[in-house]
Amino acid sequence: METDWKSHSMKKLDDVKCQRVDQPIVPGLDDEVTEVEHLLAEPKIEHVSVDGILCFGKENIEKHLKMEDFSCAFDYGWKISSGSTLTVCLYYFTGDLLSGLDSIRGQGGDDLKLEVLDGLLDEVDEVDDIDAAHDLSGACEDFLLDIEFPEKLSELDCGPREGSTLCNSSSESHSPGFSGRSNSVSGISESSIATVRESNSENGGLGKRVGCNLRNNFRRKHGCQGPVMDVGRSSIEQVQDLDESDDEKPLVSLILSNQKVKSSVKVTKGDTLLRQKRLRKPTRRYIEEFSRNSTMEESKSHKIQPQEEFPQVPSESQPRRGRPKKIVLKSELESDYELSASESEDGRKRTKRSKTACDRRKHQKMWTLVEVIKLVDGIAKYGVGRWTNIKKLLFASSTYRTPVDLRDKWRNLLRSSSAQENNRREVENHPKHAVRPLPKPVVRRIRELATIHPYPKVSSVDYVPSSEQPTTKGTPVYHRARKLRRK
DNA sequence: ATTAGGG
DNA sequence: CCCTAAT
Repeated sequence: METDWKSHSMKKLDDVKCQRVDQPIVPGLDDEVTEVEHLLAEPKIEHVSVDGILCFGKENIEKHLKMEDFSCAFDYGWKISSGSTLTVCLYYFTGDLLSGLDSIRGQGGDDLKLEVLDGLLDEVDEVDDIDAAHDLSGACEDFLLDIEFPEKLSELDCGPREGSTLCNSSSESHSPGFSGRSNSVSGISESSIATVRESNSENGGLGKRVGCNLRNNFRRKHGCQGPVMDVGRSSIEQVQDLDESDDEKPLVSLILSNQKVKSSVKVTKGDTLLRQKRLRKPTRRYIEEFSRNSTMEESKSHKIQPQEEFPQVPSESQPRRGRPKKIVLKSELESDYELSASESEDGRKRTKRSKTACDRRKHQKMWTLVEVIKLVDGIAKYGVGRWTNIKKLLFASSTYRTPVDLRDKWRNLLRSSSAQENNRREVENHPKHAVRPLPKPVVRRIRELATIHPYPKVSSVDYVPSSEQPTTKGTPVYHRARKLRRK
């Protein structure tokens, strides 16, 4: 199992290596930093920057490819490497726009710990704040309208700092290297911003596609066809493979529509387009805030929702499970419960609730791969059931993710992992069913922990029907003698 | 206050 | 995710 995974990775590695012929392999963090600094120092020199970029991307990937021995770090490596590549490429287009972001992501490299990433991401609570914070110039705002879906997708994934930095810089255009060519930049900066913002999201699919588009533009402009194209692609594909992209199709369709819009904007720069979309922004936010469907945005909103992620709209239109019973209890209970009850039952009366700024959606915080891995690590360290500890120590920065959430997630992970284990090869051949949210290494860890800690449904039975235990393969058989509790 | 379990 | 019962 693991050997398969490794050999597969090795093959990919070889492919990548073959494609990079010109540049010597210079692994090491120092080189990477140097490259970054180099970029920062001379952003205006086109060719140098380009080489630097290409070099940077390749080295980055190269470096991370070497991490394949570490099952988990490997995943991060892919993720981060692709992110850095994209980011650096973008840097070239946007001048010093992204310097802050670069220093974070680029220098991070291997050292970029999950905590940093998550901490970065965690700083955002409200998506709407992002939009509100941006006073954008026409083009920027226009495009942002179209990429609002990634924000929705992973609300926590778009750091406000990066976002605001980006847009402020662009509007002020205080980038030294590009002031002279505002024309050529303007067309691209849209894509750049979009890519950056999306690359921050855990869904690699978005930034990926846009990034490719970006590279295409790049090549068209400079007649440069570097290996970075292929390198970036393969790494990105890996990311896609590893990332928990439960929602391939919606993303793709969204991206397609985005590209269309982008090109049209670039070519025509029609005011009609801009105005149309500018009008749509409040509409969409209105939708988000009041959880309603609007005719124009309906299709997009639906696409946005990954799958099980249509939190409030359906929950209010439909009673949602057996909740109505609660009404009876509500009268007897405290105001606390009254609030939650009114939320779930009565969508019209939500004036009280919507007023509160901290009305952050308790519903649906997408679990990212990073979070999942952190959770698994925490369980491995502190044990199953110590969810308060794990929460405090590993998810301290996340206001959401209560201990209960962690437990629920773990429960789901167990389920999905076992399911994934059972299906395996059959599904792999059919990309149609490519619902493989979890990277194999992670699944492996989950399964290991699952065998050790038989969390869900601790049957008081000493021996279990063999079919019940999915993974008794190479691993020593653990008798589930643990956690015999009540009943 | 935390956890397990069910919906 | 939400809620409840049991510790």
